[in-house]
Amino acid sequence: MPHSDEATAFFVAVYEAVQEIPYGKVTSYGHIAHLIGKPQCPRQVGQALKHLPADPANTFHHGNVPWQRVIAASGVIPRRDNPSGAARHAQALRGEGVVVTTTGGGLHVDLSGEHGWFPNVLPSKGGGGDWVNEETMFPVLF
DNA sequence: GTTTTGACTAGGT
DNA sequence: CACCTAGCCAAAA
Repeated sequence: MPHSDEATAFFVAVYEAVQEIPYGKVTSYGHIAHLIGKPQCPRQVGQALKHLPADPANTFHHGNVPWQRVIAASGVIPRRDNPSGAARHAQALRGEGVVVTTTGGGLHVDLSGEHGWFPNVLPSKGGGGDWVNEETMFPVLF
């Protein structure tokens, strides 16, 4: 739990944005950051998800916020210091049909298939395309 | 109280 | 291609 109202608002914004990610798709921390008007705070997006409550009594919790659909812009599942957490993360994604490969102990999502980025194309690093513009869906942003 | 860390990313060397 | 830096800001130490 955040220690200020502003932080709380930020957390809520993150959770709401994450809820918009469709089943079987993934997006990046940076994308969420853009959506909530803080394009330079992808780390804080990670903070918010890290502190997402597991207790269903909360407005936002593991049950209604698909935190696992958020990964690094490179397609890598971060969790540097917590391999088991990353494994759970990967497993949850596989359950949605997302292809996750384990290369040398590092987990990363296969973005080439239909279970790639949301929106359809994301950073050049991942899909090799342009960001969607206002026509498609999200106003964007990179 | 202060300092360090971290579920990041873009841009530069 | 690998590595480094700046920016961001809440948590944890």
